[in-house]
Parts: sequence; C-alpha cells; structure tokens
Amino acid sequence: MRVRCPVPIAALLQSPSTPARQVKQIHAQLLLHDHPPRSSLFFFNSMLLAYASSPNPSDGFSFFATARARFHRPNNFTFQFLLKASARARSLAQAAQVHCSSLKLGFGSYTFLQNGLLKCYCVCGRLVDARQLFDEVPSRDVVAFNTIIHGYAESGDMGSALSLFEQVPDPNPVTWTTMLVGSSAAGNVSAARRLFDSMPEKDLVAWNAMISAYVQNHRPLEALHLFVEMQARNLKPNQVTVATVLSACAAIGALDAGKWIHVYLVKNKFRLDPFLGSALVDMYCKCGIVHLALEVFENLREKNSCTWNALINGLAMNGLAERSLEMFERMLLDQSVRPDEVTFVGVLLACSHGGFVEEGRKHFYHTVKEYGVNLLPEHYACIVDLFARCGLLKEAEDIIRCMPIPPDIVVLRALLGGCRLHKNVDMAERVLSEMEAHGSGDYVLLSNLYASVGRWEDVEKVRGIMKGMGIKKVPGCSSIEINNTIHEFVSGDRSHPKYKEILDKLAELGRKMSTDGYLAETTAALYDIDEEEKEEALGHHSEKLAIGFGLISTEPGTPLRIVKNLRFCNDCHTWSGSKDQAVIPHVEKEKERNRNSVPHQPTPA
DNA sequence: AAGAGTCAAA
Repeated sequence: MRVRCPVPIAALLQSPSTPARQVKQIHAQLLLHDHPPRSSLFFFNSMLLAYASSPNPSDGFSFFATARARFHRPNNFTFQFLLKASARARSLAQAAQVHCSSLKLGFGSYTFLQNGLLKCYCVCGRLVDARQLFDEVPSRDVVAFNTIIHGYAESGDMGSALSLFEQVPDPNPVTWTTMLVGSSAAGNVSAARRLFDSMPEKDLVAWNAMISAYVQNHRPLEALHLFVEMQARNLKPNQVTVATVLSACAAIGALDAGKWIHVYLVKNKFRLDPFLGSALVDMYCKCGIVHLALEVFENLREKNSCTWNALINGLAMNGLAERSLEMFERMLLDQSVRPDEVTFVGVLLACSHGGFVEEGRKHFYHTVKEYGVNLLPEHYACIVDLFARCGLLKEAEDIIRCMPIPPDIVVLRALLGGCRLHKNVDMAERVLSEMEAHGSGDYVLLSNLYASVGRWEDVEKVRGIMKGMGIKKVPGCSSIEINNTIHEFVSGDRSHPKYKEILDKLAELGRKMSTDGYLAETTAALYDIDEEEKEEALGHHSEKLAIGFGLISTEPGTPLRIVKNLRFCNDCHTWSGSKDQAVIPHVEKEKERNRNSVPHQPTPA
C-alpha cells in the first residue's frame, strides 16, 4: 500500500470496519515515509484514533510513545483520541496523564477534552470524581449530561441519574435513550416505556433500545409487538434491531417469525456479522431446528466466540452431545477464537447430557485451566449433575464440598436429583437440609424419593409439611405460533378462541418430532395432565432433554399452561419453557394487556 | 478529524 494519496488513508483509518491488521500496515508505511511535519500530525492523529478504536486501545499509547516525535506539537485531537484510548482501556492513570499534558499545552477549556475525561471517570466507576468534575465545569453541554447520566445508570444509581435528567436544559434523543436503558437495566420496564412514549422524537436507536428493554426483561412478545409497530411506521430496522428481535424469537420459540427475519435480512443484504450470525444460530437452536443453525453457522464468514458458543450450547441443549463436543474440538483448532466461560457451560452440559464422565472430568479439571477460564456456579452444576446422574454421588458431593464459592441452590438440586435417581435417601436428606438453609427445598422430589424406596410414612410426613406450608404444584404458561401468529394459551382453557387449532398444531408438531418423548409431551399438553402423570408418561425421557410442548411450572398462583420449547433442565432438574416463562412478575399488568396474539408479516415467498 | 444512547452466546 502506498501512502501517496493521504485522504483515502485517513478515511480508512477512521472507518470502524478497517481491520486492526490493516491499521498496523498503514502504521508501518507511515513510519517508512517521511511526511512533511505540517501534514503529518493529521495522519498521526488518524492513526491514533484507529488504535484507540481498535480491540486493543492501549496500542494507542504505545503508538503515541514510539511516534512521539511525529506528534511534534500535539493538538486537541491528539488528546481527544488519547482520552478515548484511556476510556476504552479503562485506565484512569493514563487518563490523568493525558489530561495533565493537555492542561500544560493550554487545552484546559476544551469541552471535548473535559467530556472525554468525564467519560474516563465514569467507565472506571469513579462517579464521585466524575460528579466533581461535572460540577466544576462551567460549560456543561448536553454531552456532559448524557455522559454522567449514563455513568450513574450503569452503576445502578437511577436516583442520581433521574435528578440530573430533570436538570438537562434540552434533552436530546441520546439523553432519553440513556434514561430508558438505565430504567430497563434496573428492571423497570414500565418506566422505560414511559420514557419511550414521552420522547419528543424517537430515532432508530431509541426503538432498538426499547425493543431490547422488553427482551432483557423477559417480555419477548412485547418486543415483537414493538418491532411490528416500528415497521408499520416505516422505520427501517438495522443490524441491531434484527439481532435484538432474533433473540426475542429465540426466547419465545417463534420459529416462523425468526425465519421471516432471516429472509428479511438476506433480501436486504444485511452483512452477517458475528452479532447477527450468533443471533441466527441461537434462534434456530432454541427453536429446535438444528440443521438450519448448522447451515447458517457453516456459511458465516465471520465468527467469534459468541457464535461458536451459540452453536456448542445449542447442540448440547438439543441433546446432541457428540456433535456439540465435536464443535468444541473444531473451535479449539480455530486460532482466531478462544473458549471462555460460556463455552465450557456448553461443553459440560454436553458431557452431562451424553453421560460422558471421563470427558467431563477432563474438561472440568484440565481443559478449563488450560484456557484460563474461571469456574462459575453453572460449571459446578453441570459437573455435579453429570456425576450424580451417573451414580458417582460421592464424587459429586466432594466437588460441592471443595467449591471455592458457596454452593448455590442449583448445584444442590443437581445432587439431589442424583440422590433420587440412585435412591440414596441419606444423602438426599443431608442435601435437602442444606437447601433449606438457602430458604428452599424440593419437597416434591423428596416425597418421590421416599415413595420410590417404599418409605410411605415419610411420604406422608413430607406431604403434611408441604400442605402446612401451602406448597402446591405450580402451573405454567406458554405460547404457540400458528400461521405466523403467536398465541398465548392456558392449558385446558377450552374457551380459547383458537383451542381447536392449538390442539391440531400440537398434534402436528408431535408427529413431526416423532419421538416418544415429544409425543408424551404433546399428549400431556393435549390432555392437560398433571406433573406426576407427565413424568409417568415421559418415562426415561424425563432424564434427557426434550424440546416440545408440555406443562410448565412458573410462579405460584398463575394458571396451568402449555409451554412451547419445553426442555428438561439438567442443572435444576425442572422442566422449563422459553426464557420469558421463567419470570412473570407482572401478572396484574399482563391481565391488562391484550396478550392473545402478535400479528406478523406474512413470510415472503 | 471527534464526544454521549441501541445488538448476539450461559
């Protein structure tokens, strides 16, 4: 590459899509060619910006240090980009140094630099210092407000965020969106929605933020509603919109909607970046269509660890343990990605589903360390589940005793499940008393265990305790997609306008999946049988993961429902449905909303 | 030439 024509190179450096490798090439070229000092500052600033925006922002500092002479007299842009590098590298020390030099050269009153420093304080979690700077600066523009409001929101201090928000003289869409996202992160979707509705002008980012707020708060149906509304208003979705909506489809198991998005983004020539690729792979896996997930994955030009993780976890979730582990092997061969915590959740899950004790042991004790991955509660849950399921109850319990973090309820439940499976009453009682210390126990499981070893008196005792505590079987909820429309359905609700169609669809899906497990699930859904009968019907399949339809338990007090995407969770030994079913804190509000259907655009031919 | 807000995997 020649450095004869400077302007395109500057443009190249400023473009976020220029790969880091190319930046380095340009860097080398720039150093080779001796530019006249007057024009070179511009290019060196551009280089600096490119480094500051790269995945390794601290390269900016080394570049600045080695090429210091070329920056003969740094200007405000130089400092601006150095501050950007400091913020992205989360380096307060660098920021302070840059700030000092900028003061010496007389840039103290530059608003861009003040805001840059403010940003550094915020991303480093120094909200008190940030606030002090903010209060001292005479020229606070809206960017300064947005920056510190974002800082407060990120740190969970919505009170301070709100009080500043009320002082912004002229809030812009960025200000509103910052508040919206903060409210959403605090779990306050209705506040987020109020902000969204109050925004004088909503741009695409604001729509994306609101859609995302719904997804992140386990309300994917409303996310899809909003997406439809957005299109009705002729707003063109972008990559971000599409990735968010795909995750909503994945969460609710909306396959047709997900396919529609897939067609949409191909037709509109969206670049399949790792974000979109991962979202597609995940959506197809969660909808149980593994071959489409694989097809998308193999055709992706860019993959990152999330993409690999989506597939490895997706295969494991779908019970394809060997394929999942094969993919993991392939990932290890790919030099451009490294396995992380999430990868190993998938790997251990696969071992657990496949009953691969040796392989699980190897990964848990060795591979994880090889790649410097921290063991999370999820990893412990998987390995304990694997051992406990295979009858290695002692080893499973030993792992729990040696955990550097206190065992959570999920790990204990995994062990308890093994106790039940292998009829170890003593250990079960021990585990259960520990679970009670966490404020929860699994009495249904204990009662089943007593029953399985014929200790009927104990069964009665446990049932008595359950009755006394008001514990009863809790109902579930579901959604189902028929003709591009998602219906929410309460199991056994024969007055549902689509009752007949829903039953037909369930039967059709049962036939399509055509394995005993799925059929049993379908049957359970059709006849509205209870948990115990379902377990009977499922037989040995209840030990495996199943994706289909069935009954699900969620919050006490909500009606029994059919759930789509039903799967058996090895970690917690419970049946669960789509993510949004897991948390339903808005029972009252949900009654107010029209929850029966989501219209979707017809799938293009 | 640049600063603030939105996206994927458990």
